[in-house]
Order: sequence, then C-alpha cells, then structure tokens
Amino acid sequence: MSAGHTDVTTLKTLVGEPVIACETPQEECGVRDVLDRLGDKWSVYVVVELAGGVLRFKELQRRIHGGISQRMLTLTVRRLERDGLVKRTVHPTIPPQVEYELTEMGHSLTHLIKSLADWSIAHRPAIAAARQAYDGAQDGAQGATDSR
Amino acid sequence: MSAGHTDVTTLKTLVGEPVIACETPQEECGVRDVLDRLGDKWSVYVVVELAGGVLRFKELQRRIHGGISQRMLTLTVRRLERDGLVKRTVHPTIPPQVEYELTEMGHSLTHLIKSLADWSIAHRPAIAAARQAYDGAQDGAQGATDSR
DNA sequence: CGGCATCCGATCTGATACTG
DNA sequence: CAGTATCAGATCGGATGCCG
Repeated sequence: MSAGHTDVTTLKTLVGEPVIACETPQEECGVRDVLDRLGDKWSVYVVVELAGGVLRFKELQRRIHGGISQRMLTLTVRRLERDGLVKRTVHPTIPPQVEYELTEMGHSLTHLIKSLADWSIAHRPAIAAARQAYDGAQDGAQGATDSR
Repeated sequence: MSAGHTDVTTLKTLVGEPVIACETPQEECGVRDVLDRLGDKWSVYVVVELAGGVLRFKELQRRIHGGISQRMLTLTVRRLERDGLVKRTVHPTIPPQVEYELTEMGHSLTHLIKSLADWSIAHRPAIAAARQAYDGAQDGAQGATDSR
C-alpha cells in the first residue's frame, strides 16, 4: 500500500520510557503489516465472524454488518488466506461449496482483536464525549449564537 | 477506509454518526471505532511518536519518516484530538508554537499498539511464508498477485 | 511556525454483468 | 453458490499557495 513508511527509527523510544521498541532497523516493526490487514474495512469483521467457527461464503457475507459486497468479501477473504490467517476449503460439488475457517495463526489474532474490542468498548463513551466536546467547541468558536 | 472518514473540512458533519449497529456481542461494533482510527495510514505512527513525550508540530512531522505531508499530519492529529487521544496546546507566541501530547486515553492505546507490534513481529515469518506459498501455488497462469 | 484551502492523481469500493 | 471482470463514484494523499 504505500510506499514510504516510517522506518524503525521512528518507533523507538523517545524519552526514556520504553514504548514500542523495534530492533530491526529498516523494517517497520511489522506494525504496518498487521495494520494493513486490520486497517482495511472488512478484515476484522471476517476474522471476528470466523472466530465463531467455519462458515460458507454466503453465510459469511450475510453475517457481516453493513452488508459487505461480494466483491469485497472475496478480496478480503483472499488476502486473509494469502496471509495464512484463513483457510479456504473447496468442496467440488454442485453447486459449489466453499468453507472458510481461521487457521491457528488466525485464531491467535483473535485475541488481539478482542483486546481492541475491549478497549474500544471501554473507551467509547469517552471518545464520544471527546467528539462532542470537540465539535461543540468548533461550533461555538465559529458562530456565536447558538445552539444546538 | 472508512465510510465515514473525515476530512477536516467535514469533521463537523460527522458527529453522531452511527457505528454499524451491533447485533450480537458488542465486540464487533466496538472494534470499528478503534479501527477507523488505527486503520488510517498515519495515526498509529503519530501515537507511537507521541508515546515518548510532547512534540511540536514540525518535530512530529520530522520524526515520522517516510515523510508525512503537512496536510496529513494535520488531519491525523486533528482526528486524534477530536477523539480525545491527543491533547493540543497552542502557545500564542510569535511564531506560533503548538505542542501535542497523548492524553491518558491515548497512552492506554499505546499498550494495545505494542501488542499488535509484538504479534506482528512474532508472526511475520509465518505470514511471509504463507504469502510465498500462496503465490507459488498460483503459479501456472496468473501472475500478479502482488505483494503489498 | 502552524495550518487551512484547492487542484489533481492514485486507490478503494460498490454495483452490475457474466461464468463454472 | 462462488467467483471473476469491469466501469463509475467516493476517498485518500501529496503538492502548492496563502494566511495569522
């Protein structure tokens, strides 16, 4: 995805407080690797759904909120498969039946996602509040009067 | 990446945007909140840099290697500020001086990013191998499964 | 120095149509 | 049902220019 990323030097500790250290210079600490995968719109949802068990294509699509398009589900699932996070099994029947499931590695990622979810849930109120405060301040700064 | 992604110019309009409702456990919906923030190209790096301490705009920009443009840094930092992850302090001096630092909440996110980095580093070899195996298996006619 | 606005190319996504 | 191909619209990200 993109070029020009931060190299490791930027991931180092700045003020003595060890934060995210990276030993391999020139490489991006791998953060970008994961983020590129987690970063896209649907991967996480697919992993989450698959965390619950094996699912067929259509079923997987049906479960994902917001309605992922067939195209995106295919792309997402392919990337996850390529990265070894998801295993795809094709049953040569008619009509075709393809099942998806997490690999060992995929499951291990699940735990991180869980942490992210927990954090998110825990801080959502705070984030929402911050958002409102911010937006509110913007309004006030501009306009005057009122309301809201 | 995301549907509701903001541009500074549209930040205000976002306010109470729904977060893809949740049907089952809350895990899924909460994830989106965080992911939208972690998902974009630079947020994580900014958080990482800020994890080490207070930084001024220019300094922050300088540290993010790969060269983040002023525009993106501004947008990124604004989003983080809006979400209450970063605190922005303006010193009304001439020339202006603006300092950025993580909030309490921002720091707590740092730990998660650390986990992500650790996971990523630990599994990078496996992912690389999976990628190669996948691409290799595709050999035959279609090439081009690029690596990104 | 910090930051907003604008033009513009590069990507990403969804909708649609077609195949095995 | 599962997947591929393609076209069009929405977004993203960088470069540039102006302002306080």
